This record gives sequence, C-alpha cells and structure tokens, in this order.
Amino acid sequence: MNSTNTETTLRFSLDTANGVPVYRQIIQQIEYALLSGRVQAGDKLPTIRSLAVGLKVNPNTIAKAYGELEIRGILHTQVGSGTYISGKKPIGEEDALERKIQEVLGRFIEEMRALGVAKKELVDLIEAYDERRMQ
Amino acid sequence: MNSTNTETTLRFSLDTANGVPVYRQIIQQIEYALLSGRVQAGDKLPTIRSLAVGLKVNPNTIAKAYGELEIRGILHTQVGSGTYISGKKPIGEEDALERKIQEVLGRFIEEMRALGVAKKELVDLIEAYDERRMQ
Amino acid sequence: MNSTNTETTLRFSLDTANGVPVYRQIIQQIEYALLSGRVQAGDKLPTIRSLAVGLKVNPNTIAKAYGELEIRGILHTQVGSGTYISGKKPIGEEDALERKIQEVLGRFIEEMRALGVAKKELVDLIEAYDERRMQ
Amino acid sequence: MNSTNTETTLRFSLDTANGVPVYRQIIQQIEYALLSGRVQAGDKLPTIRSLAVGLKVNPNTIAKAYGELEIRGILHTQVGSGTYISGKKPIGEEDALERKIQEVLGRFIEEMRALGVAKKELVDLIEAYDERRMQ
DNA sequence: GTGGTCTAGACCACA
DNA sequence: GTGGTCTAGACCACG
Repeated sequence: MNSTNTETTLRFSLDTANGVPVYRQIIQQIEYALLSGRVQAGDKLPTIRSLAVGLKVNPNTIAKAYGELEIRGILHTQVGSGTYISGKKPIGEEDALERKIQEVLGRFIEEMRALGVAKKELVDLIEAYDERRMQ
Repeated sequence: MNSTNTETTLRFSLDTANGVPVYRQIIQQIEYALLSGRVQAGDKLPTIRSLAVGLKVNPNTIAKAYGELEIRGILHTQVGSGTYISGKKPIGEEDALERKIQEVLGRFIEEMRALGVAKKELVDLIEAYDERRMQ
Repeated sequence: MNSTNTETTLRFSLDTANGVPVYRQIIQQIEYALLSGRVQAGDKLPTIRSLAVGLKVNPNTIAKAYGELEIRGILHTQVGSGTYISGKKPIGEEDALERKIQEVLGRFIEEMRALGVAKKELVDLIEAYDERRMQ
Repeated sequence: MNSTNTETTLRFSLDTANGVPVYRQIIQQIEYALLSGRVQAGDKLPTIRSLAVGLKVNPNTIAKAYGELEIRGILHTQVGSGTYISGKKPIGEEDALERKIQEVLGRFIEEMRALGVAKKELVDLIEAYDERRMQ
C-alpha cells in the first residue's frame, strides 16, 4: 500500500541536558509528528540502528521508544523489514492535536505566571522572540 | 489545590501525576517566587514538617528540596528558628529572571512548532486562552 | 488503603524451553492472576530485584515485563516503594475472564483436532490426565 | 482460510496475528499431519513456490520450514522431482503422537488452572463449546 | 532499600 | 539487512 516514501518529514533532535529521558524525547517527537500530520499511517520510521547512529545513542534506547509506541498501538513492526506508523493516532480522536496544543499552552501560561509574567505580556515576548537564538 | 501560605506569599501546588519529582516542583516554585520578587531575602519559609503536612508528602521530600536550595546558597537555616531566604538570587544575578523567561519561552515556541503551530498563530492562541481549564 | 498484604497469591513459574520469552510469561501470569481474582487492585508485586533473584533472570527482564504492564495501565510504580496492581483489569470489561477462557479453550480444541483428536475424546483424555505428571 | 491441497490431505492455515512465526506454524502442521496419519511416508509435499503463492508468504519462509524438517529427517528432497515425506515419524517413534497430545493437554490444563478453572469444570466447558467462534 | 535510564554486547529469528 | 530477547553492569532519582 505504501509507495516507498521514507522518513523525510521526521527530524529528531535531542536535548541531553534537560533531564528528560532520551527515549521519552523520541516518543514525543514521533507523537507530535503524527498529531501534526507530518507523518501518516504506513510511513516507515528510521531503522533502530540507523537512528541510534544518527542520534549517537544506544540502539536499545531507540528500541525502548519504539517498543512503548508499539504497545500503545501507534507503531507496528515487521521484523526483517522495519517499523511503521499504524493507523491509530496517539490519544483519542480527531481533536487530539487541539487538546495537546491547549495542554502545552496551559502549562506555558502557568509557568510564566509563576515567573511573574502576566498573560498580556506574553504577546510582546513572543513577538520579540526571534532568531536571536544562541546555540 | 494544596496550598500552604505561612509567612510569605509562597503558594505551593503539586502535580503528582506529571512525572516531575515532587522535590523538584518545590525547588522550582521557590526559585520562581524569588526570581519574580514574590519572596525576598530574609523571608521565612514554612517548616519542613508543616509543609510536608500541608502538601501531604514525605518530610524527606521537603528536606531534600530545602537542602538543595541551601547548597546553592538560596536558603539558609537558623537552628531553632527556621529556614530563611538568603540574599542571593538563583544562578547568576539580575538577569536570571530574564534568562529563565527566555528559556521557558524558547521551549514553548519550539514545542508548538513541533506540533505544527507557527509563531504567528501563538498570539491568537494565547488571547483565546481563558481559564477554561481545570483538570 | 492497603493492609500490608504482600504477594501471597502470585506464584511465578517459567518454562525456558518453550520459546516463549521470559518477560511474556511473566506478563501472562500477572494478567491471569488478575483476571481470575487472585490478585486485586492495590496488591503489591514482588520487587524487581527479588523476583529476578527468585526466577534467576536478569532484573532488566522483570523490569521489561512490569514496564509493559505499566504502559497498559495494569500496574503502577512508586519509585522507592515498589510496584502495585492498578484498578484496571487487562483487556476490556467484566467478561474479560470469560473471553480469555474461551480463547484458550478454542486454541486447545483446534490444536487437538490438528493432532487427530476429536472433541468427544477430549473429555476422556482430561479425566485420564491426573497426577502422572513427570517433571 | 488459506488452503493448499495438492497431492496430499495437507491443509495449511496460518494465523499471522498470534506471534507464532509462519515457518513454525508450517512445521507444526506438517508434524501434526504426520503424527495423526493424515500424511504418510512417500507423500509428496507442495512445491515451495506453489505453497508460498497459496499462503501468500515469502518463499524463503517455506524453504526454511522444509529445510528444518529435512534436517530432522522428516522430509527429503529429490532434485527435479519435489519434496517427499520420509518414513521417519517426528521425534521418537510410535508414542510420539501420544506424547504430543499429552504435552498439549498438560499445557492446557495448567493454563486453565492459572485462570482459576479447575479440571472438573473443563469437561463442561468443552461440551458447551460449539463452533460459535470465528475470527 | 526501591525503580529508571542507558550502555555494551551476545545471540536469535526473520526476510 | 531487520527487530527481539537477554545479560551484565553503571549511574541516577527517590523515600
């Protein structure tokens, strides 16, 4: 069913300094890519070994991430062939993306409030935030 | 919903379901309160025991949070009297708050981009966000 | 909520010669114990290390079994304390036990038929099967 | 539902969803047919290619099954003619069928006991079981 | 003490 | 080549 579309839209990036386990970061990035439609059912994921090399982590770490997603029905594997996106979207239904966005948004607003930044100020901050990203 | 408001304007709220260790949530909330000026040098913190009771966590957990903040020079203990905020602001100096805000902001923008939300759309999302989230 | 009932009703036994992965055997035995009511929500499971010693397998293997059950919502862990049965029964609802029994039964009858044993003969076989088990 | 009935009474059916490797299912079905007398020494087996087409699996998979049975002396190949059942019954001798039946029976009884079903109840279950299972 | 993460490496099963 | 299982062992986080 799949034309041989390989993994063009998945781009993994790890932050090994923020305490979030590597395998969780991988899970999240696959989930988000699926939620936002950048990958679809049937798409092939990078092989465990190639991704391990690319991210410079142990293959077992990738396997752990893929394994959890498989248990949750998001991926399936064909041994000898590779790992593929299953039909099922992560959480529930059609509004999963919207709910995820609201969740991330809510956490952000709360955290900013804890830092003493009111919601009104956020708009300015965001507009002021451009490519002066250092690192 | 837990809150303990003793001598300061500190207000703790824990989320025991999101995977972030309790002691780290406490540290962060004290840090943020200091960064944002809600507490100041000399302010008294709740006792370990009272805070543990109020938040329904193990006193060891509070002790660990206070202990780490003491190591970092943010708190100090006066035996027989209690625990107090030291003068030193977290991490660096005056720009610590600004750096923290930029860090949170950067993570938020990146995460939203991973979900397929462009920076331009964020403003609308934030303005549309009113406190209709409870959970 | 739990009186300190430890794991009296769980008894693990492994068959390392039948090709079924060890971690799957453990998963199945926990599932079956839960389905049949021998363990209940809140019950404490053996610690990873103690079970690993008892079954003479690597702790990682036990952790893998517990981990899969945790992802599926059947267990939950309290680091520093141990692993506990959650409320949720394995598959679906109240008839999960009945469905599992029918599934096992169906596989058995089919397999026997493949060996040339008719359903009628099975009753005699079962009645003739008693404690001449060697091993 | 797949079936291939060439020169013998062999009838293969695969379940690609139960985790048992395809090549092993094929081996088992040939073994069982031999044990139960549905095929005999000298019977011709389907060619690798025809069986692969019929079962819609990779020819390598059939070749692997045949190869393993050949190593065990159950099959032999006559180049240019085909693959045939050898005289030798699987494993041991005349009691091989009986031992296999007892093995399957023992596993079944144990598994049912793990599900809380006593041996006495099994008779009723089997009698109540009619072919109301599909899938 | 508890479980969690990660690495390194061996061996197997499958296509 | 693919993924799966298991071991051994290190280090961390938590109570």
